[in-house]
Amino acid sequence: MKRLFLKDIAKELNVSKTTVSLVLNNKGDENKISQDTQQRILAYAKEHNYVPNQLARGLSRGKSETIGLIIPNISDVFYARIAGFIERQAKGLGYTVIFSSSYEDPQKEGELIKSMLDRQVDGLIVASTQKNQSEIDALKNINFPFVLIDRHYPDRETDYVIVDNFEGTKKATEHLIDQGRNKIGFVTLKPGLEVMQQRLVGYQDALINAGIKPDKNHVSEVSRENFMEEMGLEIKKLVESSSSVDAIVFSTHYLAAAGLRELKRLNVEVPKEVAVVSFDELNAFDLTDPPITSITQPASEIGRQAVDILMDKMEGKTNGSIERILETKLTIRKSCGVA
Amino acid sequence: MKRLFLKDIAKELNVSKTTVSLVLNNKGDENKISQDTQQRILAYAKEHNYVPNQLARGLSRGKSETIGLIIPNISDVFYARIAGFIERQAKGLGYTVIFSSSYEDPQKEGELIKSMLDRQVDGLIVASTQKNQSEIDALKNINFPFVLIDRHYPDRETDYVIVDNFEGTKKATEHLIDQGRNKIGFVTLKPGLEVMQQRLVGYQDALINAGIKPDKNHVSEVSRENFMEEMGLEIKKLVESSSSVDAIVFSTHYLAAAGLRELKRLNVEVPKEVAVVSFDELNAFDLTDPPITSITQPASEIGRQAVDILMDKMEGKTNGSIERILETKLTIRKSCGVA
DNA sequence: AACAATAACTAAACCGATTTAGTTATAAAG
DNA sequence: CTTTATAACTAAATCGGTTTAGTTATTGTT
Repeated sequence: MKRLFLKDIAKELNVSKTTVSLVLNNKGDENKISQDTQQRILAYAKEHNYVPNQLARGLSRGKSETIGLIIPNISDVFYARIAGFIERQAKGLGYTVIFSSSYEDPQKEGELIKSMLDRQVDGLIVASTQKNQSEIDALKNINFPFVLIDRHYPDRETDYVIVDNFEGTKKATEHLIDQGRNKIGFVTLKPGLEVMQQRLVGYQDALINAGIKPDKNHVSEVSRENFMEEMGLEIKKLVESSSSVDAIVFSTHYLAAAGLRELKRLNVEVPKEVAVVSFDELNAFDLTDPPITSITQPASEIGRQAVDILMDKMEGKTNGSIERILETKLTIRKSCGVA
Repeated sequence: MKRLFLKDIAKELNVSKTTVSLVLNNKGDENKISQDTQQRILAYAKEHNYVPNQLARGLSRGKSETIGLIIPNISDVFYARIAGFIERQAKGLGYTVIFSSSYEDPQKEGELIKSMLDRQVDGLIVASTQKNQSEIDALKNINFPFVLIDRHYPDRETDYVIVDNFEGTKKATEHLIDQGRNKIGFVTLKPGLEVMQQRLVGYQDALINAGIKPDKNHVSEVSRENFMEEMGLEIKKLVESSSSVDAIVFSTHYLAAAGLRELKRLNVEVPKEVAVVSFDELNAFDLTDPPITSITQPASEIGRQAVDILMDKMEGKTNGSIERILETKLTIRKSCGVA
């Protein structure tokens, strides 16, 4: 299995490297290379399973046919799913995906963006920490193709595919209100992500529209690093205070799972005493006790559209920005109180 | 943000490209370059955030500092978790990870292995379909560094990190027997993966050791492509036949989730009528109704050890094969019938 | 016969870095 | 004074492919 090089083919067939390269890159006709020579080259390359060194190709052409994907954490169900769809779509178009997890660290994310550029990726798909405005600006300044997913920079004109977080929690909260709930709590992450803010505002908007005054004590914030430890205290506050809640909307699936664990620990009956809704879901949310109502995101659409937009961007087929805001879907299960 | 090249530094500082390259690669001292010149170069490179073109580096050095990861499906919780640990461990050692999903297709896997080699990855970590013996042999023949995870080729001497599937299901089945279950079913995938076979044999061994004759009618096989559709019929057979089961061991987490959905649909009470154990688990198995007893695998250890072994392999620090068989852990929850 | 066009290739530069094989000035030793 | 060693660099080849800029033989036209 000695490595076969393009120059070896040239030598074997008594033609130049150039001729072999042109033929293998479908440029034989336009360069007037005879059909006989083309056929000999193609046959030899096929028979010997020749495949070019992609590093050399990338260096030579200035394109690596690689896409960089930067997400918060590949182990997170939601991002793993998106990554899978992105991989599939990109692969179908001849691109390989290099992935990296930022762990929501803006500095790390900045380094990852640089590292991807050093590897000459042809484009980037980023679910950003939203704290790298200057990195994003730098990418824009050099017209480097990228698409944001899940989170975008509202003050910047960029390509992105996100979901309507505001409408998502708004609809869910409306649903809870329709079910007769009027003391609705909201558990979210400490400020930092615009996405979480949108989810909060959507929840608040539904309350206001229903004539319910948003109560500061019904909104709990936990830190991403210690949400498990902090969840106990927050749930206790929400369900045991003088103004205790009769429903809770969680801004992420992992907060919902942690919250449900605490509710069970406190022997709070769900949904009888407190209804529960989760933004996004884990694989087995239909099997939990009770099955959890979720605001689900179209991971496959996000992934597919991000790749398609990026391809157009890389081929210079678009000018201006493409902004896609997809709808979430409220998947009703027992946790919100429906029969 | 014009791209800065090594030759630009050389020109600015009036030294040769060679000098710059040697200094930036910590070879200044051994090549007797003066401290003054070294300092000027390091300062300039740092001040201008110079980073080398990794494609050129890889081509030149014959090392790309990239690891290829081939797994069945990045969207699967178990593999996403392993991928996350692999990424973290590899990154800490200066390596970038390129991932690809084989979707259990041996032909696709063979192509992915080739594709990874074309990209000059320095090593491979593969959770193999187990049907590419010749590709594995070819890798061995050229002394290409790779580590198998999750599945290995029993007839071949390779480096691998796997769990003890046999002991996993054996212990779980023993536990069910200790709980008084004696008609224990087993739901698995149609033959193809040695891993599934080991899980089946472990289950059977526990039965035999307890003086229970394995009953062919208690073993159900579903296809990977259509397990959801097939699960209904198989569960019905297991719980409604004249020799119905009082427990079921599922050979994967997704089969367990699908099986539990069917048991619920048939109004079978778990664990009262039929106990349930799953090999591996989904994130919310502690919240399901009932919480599911699982044979869990140490994803972080698998990922970490695979990377460490691969590093040693790439650095030529080992000869012969390193075979690691890690223990599973039985996580008892309500589904197996414990109070 | 001379000139122009074209088929069918080719050599060499290029990509950006690293490695190999020198070169040169200076100092020390014989 | 001559020879040797060494500090401190350098030019060019190399990596494997692609692109640029030719070269040459043949044919057709004037």
